[in-house]
Amino acid sequence: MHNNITTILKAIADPTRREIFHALVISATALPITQISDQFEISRQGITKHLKTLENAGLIRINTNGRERYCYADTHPLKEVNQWLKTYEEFWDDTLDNLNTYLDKS
Amino acid sequence: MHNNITTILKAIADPTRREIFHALVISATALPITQISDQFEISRQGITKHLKTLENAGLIRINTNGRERYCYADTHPLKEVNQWLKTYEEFWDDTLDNLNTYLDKS
DNA sequence: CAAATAGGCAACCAAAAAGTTGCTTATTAA
DNA sequence: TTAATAAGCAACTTTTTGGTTGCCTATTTG
Repeated sequence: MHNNITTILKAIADPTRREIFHALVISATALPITQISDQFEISRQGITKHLKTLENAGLIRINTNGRERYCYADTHPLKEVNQWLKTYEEFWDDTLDNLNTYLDKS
Repeated sequence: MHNNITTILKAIADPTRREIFHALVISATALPITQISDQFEISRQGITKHLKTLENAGLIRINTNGRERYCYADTHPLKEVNQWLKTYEEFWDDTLDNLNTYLDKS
């Protein structure tokens, strides 16, 4: 589990992984892999790879129970993304002003 | 300029691109491409490719002036990322609780 | 116990991404 | 007006990514 910002961003940059993550977040219970892959068109192995990427980013945890592996979301790593975003938050409302200032000057 | 969430996330998922973006945000003035690429080890062409990716995500704008092309950051697309994040904000503080609930049950 | 189920592992494939080099063109400066 | 500078374009290479298939193992269940 790296948990660095690049790993997290790369994990959520893929739409399928965001879908998987979302499904796990809104699901009240943890879900075994097959039950997750049933919701998607791609193969179980494809889903497993995505799950591994998400797990590596710390966005999901997997708990083995017998022959089943239950997955559940962990939203904590998103805090790191939020922190990164916050650095630029102050610019959100005035970037365009700066832009105009620049255009006026040129 | 797509400006959809996947395009934006993929753009910021690369550490070099985040560095370029950061350099442009904190720079008071717009910077021509050569001046940007001077700050990095990779070739100017490599930088140009990254700039194109950032521009495509709407994170930078490029203004041609004579033989120079001035780049400046636009943080607005980050709002979209922030909105995506917000969906999960409510879970940030209690994901671990849910996790524990699950573990207790099993 | 036999059959079904859940999932892992590994090899493979195609497309995309990250980067390079070489060459060309336009603009500016000496 | 020649030389230098800024940058684009295109071709190419390597690595990563997203996905597949086939087969094997472990755990359940009838």
